[in-house]
Amino acid sequence: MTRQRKVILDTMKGVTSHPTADQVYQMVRRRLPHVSLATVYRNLEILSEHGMIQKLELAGAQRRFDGNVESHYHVRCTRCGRTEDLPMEIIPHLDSMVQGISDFDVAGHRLEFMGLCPKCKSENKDIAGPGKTYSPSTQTNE
Amino acid sequence: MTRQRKVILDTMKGVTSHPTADQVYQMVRRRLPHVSLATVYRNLEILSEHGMIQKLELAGAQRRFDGNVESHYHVRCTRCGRTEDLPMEIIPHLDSMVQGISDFDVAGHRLEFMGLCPKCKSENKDIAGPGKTYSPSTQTNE
DNA sequence: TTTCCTGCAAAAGGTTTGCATGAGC
DNA sequence: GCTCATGCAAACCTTTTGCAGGAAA
Repeated sequence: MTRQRKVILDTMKGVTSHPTADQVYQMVRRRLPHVSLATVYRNLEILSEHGMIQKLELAGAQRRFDGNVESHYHVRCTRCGRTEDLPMEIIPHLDSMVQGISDFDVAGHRLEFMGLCPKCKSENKDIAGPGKTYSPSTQTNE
Repeated sequence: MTRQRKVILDTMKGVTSHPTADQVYQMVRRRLPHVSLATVYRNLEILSEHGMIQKLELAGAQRRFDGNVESHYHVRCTRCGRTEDLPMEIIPHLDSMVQGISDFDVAGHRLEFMGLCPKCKSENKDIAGPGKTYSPSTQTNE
């Protein structure tokens, strides 16, 4: 636990926004002017691997496109990145629920489930037994 | 509606996966060997602007981090990209619902609401009147 | 004809990596 | 002392853009 990592974690804990790596870098630099952007990236990665902060992403880092324009939900495999449509109705009352507790004009939502796909499930069994827990860092993205 | 755009749209409609731009490029190239990646990017953008395909993203294109590791939901402004935490309980029975209709081992979900933040709401009023509809392409991302 | 689109190549981000030095334990 | 982390710079990958020629309407 180096000085840099401590300051980065501290910065993240002291802020309710959802900064990009570069924004974190700018904030950290006010306390450690010589920190490098690479260090910030490396530590954000490490901290999120250890569950001390969260990385926000949908369908992995790279942009993905969907030919189905109807509102629908997805499941994504946390191990291999495979994403599938879910055959379920959208839940319309969620939007009105949020309308009451936030000052945004809510116009819709996205919902993505995470889990293990059948293939990764069985591979997991072979390698580490059925009890293995989800590790986002081992994700291979299809 | 050029030949290229037609093939790109057709490719997207013929596939249930959620390809990246590069994967679309590879598929389109089988029918139009001389298509360029830039054309694919441009058309995916245009097609999603016109609501003919969907762009999947959470919190915009750039990666974002969150110091709050407890499960919680977000609202994101579709105009400026500002993202806020929502003061609401997570809905645990969603996961078991999906467990029944998919062959994934579901371990959790992410839910993000989209809408206009108060600031963009009032700016919208000034510029285009209250009726203006959401245009993802005008997003400035904070 | 006028407009918009394409392909190519270069540029522009954002993120990751190699390497030698330096801090943590 | 050994390991792991840092800073710097270069590499990498994805996405965007400028431009001249070409297709669409």
